[in-house]
Parts: sequence; structure tokens; C-alpha cells
Amino acid sequence: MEKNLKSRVTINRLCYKGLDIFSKRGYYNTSLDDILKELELSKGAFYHHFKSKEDFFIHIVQSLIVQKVYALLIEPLNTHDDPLPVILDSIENALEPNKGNEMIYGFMLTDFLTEFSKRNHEISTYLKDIVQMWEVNLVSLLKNGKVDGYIARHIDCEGIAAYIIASFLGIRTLMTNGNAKMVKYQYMQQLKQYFSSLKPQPQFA
Amino acid sequence: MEKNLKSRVTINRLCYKGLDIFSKRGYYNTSLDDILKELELSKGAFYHHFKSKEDFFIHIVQSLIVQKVYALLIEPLNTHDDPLPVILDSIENALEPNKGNEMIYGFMLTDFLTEFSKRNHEISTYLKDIVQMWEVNLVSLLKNGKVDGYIARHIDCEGIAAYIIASFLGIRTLMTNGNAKMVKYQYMQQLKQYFSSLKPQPQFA
DNA sequence: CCTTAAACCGACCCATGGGTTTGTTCTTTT
DNA sequence: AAAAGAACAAACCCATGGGTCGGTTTAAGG
Repeated sequence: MEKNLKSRVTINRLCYKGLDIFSKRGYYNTSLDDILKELELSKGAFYHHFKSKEDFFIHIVQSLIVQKVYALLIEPLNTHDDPLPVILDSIENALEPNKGNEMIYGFMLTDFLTEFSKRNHEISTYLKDIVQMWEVNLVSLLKNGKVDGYIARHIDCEGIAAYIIASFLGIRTLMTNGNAKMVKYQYMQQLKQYFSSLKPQPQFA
Repeated sequence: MEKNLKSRVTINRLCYKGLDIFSKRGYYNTSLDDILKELELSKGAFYHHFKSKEDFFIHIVQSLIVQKVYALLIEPLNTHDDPLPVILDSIENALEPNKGNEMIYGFMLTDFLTEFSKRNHEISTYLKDIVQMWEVNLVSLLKNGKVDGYIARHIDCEGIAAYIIASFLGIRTLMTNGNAKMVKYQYMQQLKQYFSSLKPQPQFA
């Protein structure tokens, strides 16, 4: 195989498998050997492509995770329709179990955020940036929605965004039991309920 | 000092300092020596009182953490008033920075839940039990509130509880930035907004 | 070809940290 | 007061895991 190509293939295999295992077992609870064994690669191979485990994970964050969050939670917001159903759909979709191999619900931003918040400031920053990117886009969409009359004028759009994000991050923690499906259903119902209170109230004048 | 008393004093010092440091730096990121050094105790002292680090933490959970959650989030629910303001108050209070020494916001249930969910099933169970205890009490209070006409009849009380818990757990993650105070304010505002949608709608008949 | 360097292997190094063991100092007990 | 055991000190053991290093294979270029 061509050298350059082979290199990229190996890097890709490492990143995908790394994200897979990291998101299942956690970053600090996963050794490099855990990943390398499954890929039948050696330490030498790894350290030829990455300068450290941390460097490796940052690479994963900035390629795979950013991309995933963007596709699931941000790109769908690029619309001029009523914001609330659009947000509901994107969240519903993001909490769906992966169609593919495993039952990883939604994605792993929450877990990583918590795991790194006390242990690695740099990685924390990258992760928080992703959340903030989501927040910015939520706020923007909501403000447009307010202009278009989909959302009551007295509502604080930044507050809504923070609340949506908080509940989304939190629901991941609750879904780690066996009752994930039920919890998700309850969550979506209440999110709808909350959203209903954000609409402009019908005028009786 | 009397032997028995001295023993209890040491155990208490270990547990309080342990919870303090664990909640700041995380369980797996804290070595026993980190704790023992601050207390000027030795490994021998520790392993005289506890059979392992895990055993130590379980002891902390079942004494200190349970007690803290109970005092902050469960005991206040023991009322027959309108549930919604009561819940609001208890959460507001639980997110308040500790009056005492440090700026630990609210408490650390979320962090520990996430940290152990993938690494220690037994401890996870104990922590989830605490959350469930909270949930049960929330549901109970909400159902009473429904009977008393404080909450609209068509609302799912289990859903409300799950949603409250999710958002509470999630807000902790967002509050780890510098803007904790602002985030908390936004969160409380939106929680109020959400709660307003749970009240029985005024009848125009 | 034959050199060169990228890609990779695997043994090794070493700091960390949970846990053990041996020994010492007290208090309690008889 | 002497034996016994609790409370602790501190040196030690050892598995784990990130990172290094010398060597080997393989593809690219002259």
C-alpha cells in the first residue's frame, strides 16, 4: 500500500477505535494497550503517529467528536422554521441509540466533560468549546425564532439555551441504567411541555 | 484519649477530608497519600480502619453524601404546600456555594455518578440509590400536589421528576466554568418558567 | 538494485499508587 | 505491672500503564 495512505488508514483506525473504547470505558480507565491489542498494533506504531495519549485524544476530539456534535446537534439548527420543533427533533435524534454496532446512547460529551474537568484543563477547554458552539447556535436560532414570532418576547434566549443544554447533559447520566428508553421518553415529553411555555400566549384582547 | 473515641475521631477526619478532596479532584485522581499527607496520617492508620480505598469511599457515600443529599434535597420536600416553590427553593439552596471553606457549588453527586458509572458497578449502585431516593420523594410530593390542585391533572409526575433531576445533574457540568453564578441564575429562571407550565390552566368557562 | 526513511515491532524503563508487613507506642484489662 | 490488643508509623511489594529505544520490515526514489 502507498506509504502516505497507509499512514492515514492507521491513524483513522486508531482514532475510531480509540473513541469507541474511550466512550465506553472512559479515557483514564482505558490503557493504550487496550486499544492497540484490538487493532493488533504496537506501542511503536502508536507513538510514531501521536506524541502522547493526550495528543491522541485531542486529535479525536477535534476531528471525530466535533464532527459528530456538529452533524447531530448544530447542522440541523440551520433553518428558519419554528425553532422549538427543530431543536426537539435534533435532541431526540442525538439521544437515539447508534444504529450501528453498540447501544451507545446519544454521544459522550457529558462523560468526557466530567472526566476531564478535574484532570486536564486543556482537553476540558476543547470540550467546552464544543458545548459553547452548540450554545451559540441555539441562541442564534432562538433569537431568530423570537423575531419571527415563534417565541414569546419576554423570554431570555440565553437562558433557554443553557437550560436545554443542562437537561441534555444531565439526561445522559440518568440513561445509564436499564431504563434508558423510558427515561428518554419522559425527558422528551417534559422538554415539549417546557417548550410549550415558551410560545407566545394567545391574546384575549 | 479513650481508644474508642480516638478511633472514631480518626475515621471522621479521614472521611471528611476524603470527601473534600475526592469532590475537588475526583476519586481516581486522588491517591490515598494525598489525603493522608494533609491529615499527617500513615498508610498503616488508614488500613487499620478501612479495608480498601473502595470500602473507604462507600463509607463516605453512605454516611456523608447520603446525609448531605437528604438534608439539602429531600428533607425540604416534607411538606403539604405547593410543591413547585418548595422544589425550587431546595434546588436553589443546593446550588448555593458552600458557606464554609471552599467554593464547591451544590454537591458532587453528578461528578461521582459519571466517574463511577464505567468503573465501579457497586459504588454506582449506591450513588444511583441516592438519586432514586430523591426521585421517589419528588414524585410523591408532586402527586400530592396534583391532588391538592397545584399541578395540572394531565401532567406525568414521574416525567417531571426525571426532568428536574436531569437538568439539575446537567447544570453542575455547566457551572464548572467561571460563570457559575450567571448559569445558575439562568437555570433557576428557566426552571421557574417550566414549572409555570405545570400549573393548572385558568378556566375560561 | 540499493539506499533511505517511513511504518511498525516489542522489550524495556520508571513513576504512580493501592495494598502489605513489620515494628512501635499507647490504652485497656486482668 | 504485665499481657494484650488497638492505633498508628514507615518501609516495602508489585501491578499498571505511559512513554522510550534499538531494531526490523516495507515502500519510495535515484
